[in-house]
Amino acid sequence: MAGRKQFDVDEALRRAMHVFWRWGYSEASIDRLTEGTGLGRGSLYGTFGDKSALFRKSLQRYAQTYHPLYDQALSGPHPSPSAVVAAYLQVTLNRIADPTVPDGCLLTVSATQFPALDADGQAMVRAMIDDLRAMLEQALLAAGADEQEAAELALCTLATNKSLAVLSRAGFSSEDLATVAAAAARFPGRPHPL
Amino acid sequence: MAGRKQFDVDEALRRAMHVFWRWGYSEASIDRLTEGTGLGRGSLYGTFGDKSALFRKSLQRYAQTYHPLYDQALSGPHPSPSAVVAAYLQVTLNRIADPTVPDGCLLTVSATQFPALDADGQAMVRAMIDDLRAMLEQALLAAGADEQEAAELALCTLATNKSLAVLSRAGFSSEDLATVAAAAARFPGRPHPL
DNA sequence: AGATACTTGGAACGATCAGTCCAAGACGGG
DNA sequence: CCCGTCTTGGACTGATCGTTCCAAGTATCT
Repeated sequence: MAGRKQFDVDEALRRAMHVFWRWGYSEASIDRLTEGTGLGRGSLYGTFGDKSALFRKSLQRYAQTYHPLYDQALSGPHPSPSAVVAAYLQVTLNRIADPTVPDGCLLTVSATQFPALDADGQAMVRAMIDDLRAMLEQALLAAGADEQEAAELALCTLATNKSLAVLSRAGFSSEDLATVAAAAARFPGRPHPL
Repeated sequence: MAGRKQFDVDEALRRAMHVFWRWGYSEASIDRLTEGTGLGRGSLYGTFGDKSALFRKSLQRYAQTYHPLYDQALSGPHPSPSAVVAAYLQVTLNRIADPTVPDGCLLTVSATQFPALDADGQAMVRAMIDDLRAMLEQALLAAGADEQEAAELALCTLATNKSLAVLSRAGFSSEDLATVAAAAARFPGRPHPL
């Protein structure tokens, strides 16, 4: 019953992340977190600190899990900015289609709950969004977009990402989500080579 | 101190709506609602019923306030589908720029908190979003879009609307929001007459 | 084996939650 | 002027919130 840790810390964090993801910070009560992770209160607090700290570690865990996927999708040589956008949004669609994780996206859910977060939480959410934006911008530049185009397109792709999350939370079909993503990758821009 | 109602019911509802809008359903405690409206608990419950009922009435009040603005923006004769999209999103940008109302949009905040809402609340949020979608589709058809184009564009414009709300909540600048809106109105579609 | 360090589940705390209730008071009708 | 009706603010309830604490128990080290 005790002695050395009886659970996998990382797996527990993954489950806590899912609780925040599904319920949002406010509705992610300690009871839901203990139930979701299978840990007792003592173990939760002893391992992760208070709720705010656990939330921040869940955000970290989220980035650790999904940013590499975005990175990989963005890294491949892309024939056009449009291809970059399509690859990025495909990662989002895949995550949303994954039945083992909650709807939407932890960052979007957290962003809409900004007033409920403390200063540290807000700063971290904002930094993670900015990070994605910068990753997108770099990849778009590498795909041949000029500076202005890259900046605008990165912002719009991020916006589409957020909208997919909201629509998913509201129960829109995966067909609708795919339509939105496809349209976002079919922007006018300058006429691209192919 | 009592006798006949000492407050304006509609104004109180407007303020309650702002509390739900800013804080989201979960964080909109009865204390915050009484403070925000200036009403005592007795008056709040006596006039509007419990929290869930007050939330639904706030949603109604929201539609009552903003749907006419969307209606008006969509009604004018528009030279192209693109003009419809631009007019619609301008209403959203104007609302977000209004310093007297909270950031984002009540529907988007509520949609991301779906698991925290009861069945009635969820259904009402979903119905209001569907309503906006239908309004957009009608206006796009009237502006000369074919059926498929109208359906897709209505969905994408709705998506952009949601993304503007999320980005606004996350603290993005109004310039960034305007950029996203402008890009959404500059879609490829079929080459339009002008 | 004994001592120490650590983990664990649950009890307990004060604060806050949504919701109910009521005495006090103010209006309108007779 | 007086009675009945309605409104109001605040006290109150039971549940739940986040957090702390601890006795009981187990593994590791000497």
